[in-house]
Amino acid sequence: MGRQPCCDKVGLRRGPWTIEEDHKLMNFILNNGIQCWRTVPKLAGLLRCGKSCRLRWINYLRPDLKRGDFTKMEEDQIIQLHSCLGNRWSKIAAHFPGRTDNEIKNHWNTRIRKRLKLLGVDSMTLNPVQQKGKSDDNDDKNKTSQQSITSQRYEEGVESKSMDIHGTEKMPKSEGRLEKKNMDWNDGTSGFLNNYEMQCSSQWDLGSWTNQENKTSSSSYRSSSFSLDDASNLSVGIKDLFQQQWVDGLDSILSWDSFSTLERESILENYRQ
DNA sequence: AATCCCCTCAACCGCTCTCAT
DNA sequence: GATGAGAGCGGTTGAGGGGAT
Repeated sequence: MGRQPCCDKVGLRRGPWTIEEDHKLMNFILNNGIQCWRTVPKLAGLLRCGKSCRLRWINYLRPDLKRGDFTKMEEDQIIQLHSCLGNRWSKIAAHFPGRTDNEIKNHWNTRIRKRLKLLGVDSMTLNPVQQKGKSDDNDDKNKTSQQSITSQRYEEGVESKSMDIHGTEKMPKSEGRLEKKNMDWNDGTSGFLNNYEMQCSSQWDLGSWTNQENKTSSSSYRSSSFSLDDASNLSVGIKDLFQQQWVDGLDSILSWDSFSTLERESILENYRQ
């Protein structure tokens, strides 16, 4: 006996959204705002459930979304925040205007985590992985030897020696694509890792965050704490950068291509008010 | 050129949280 | 305080794309 489904699923559309659906949802929200997601599809004339509409808006249609690859600075910050907040993606995303929790989560799972693993660094603690075969990642079947190599590299001094920016020559051919990709994703993390402890201890207020943030956190997160406000001030000028990116990002949202210039201006005007 | 394999990311599912009653 | 509804969150999935063979 679970709870009732969020909506009557009979006759509702699923899967990828069409441009027409995007138009309907966007127009509706920008004209009417969001009161209750449950009623949105009905009022907007969509055969979707409210949750689906919400997700589509938050992750794709919101005008202030920033698109494009994560910068090294962003990746560093994600790693920092993740080491303190864990998988609380919405909290992490709150520090990245224009980025969604889903986007950050995907980026973490598909790239950052793999890279840390390749570096021989535990993604949760950011400590070097000490033992072979201790990986909890079941889908990485052939990484044990790789990991021991990279772990050793880490201990020897990742920056100076082993993390060849174009490192493909060093990788066994059989590991081709994955390794090439990962190695191309170069010094952002390792630069951070070198300075991690210093940054962590000097920039974050380890006392103030615990009270407000650990209500539902797991024990491993309770032990590490910092001020979220402080964290958002990690880099001077980062806010300005984000604001600029917000403006730049408006034109890069895929679905906006299907709106006329006039429509866009009108929509943006509404949204800013 | 065909096939395989891996990667990415949009979208879904189920659970928890929050708030109103 | 108990309950229920809606919102939000995080884990997971699977379609599609692209590189490797």
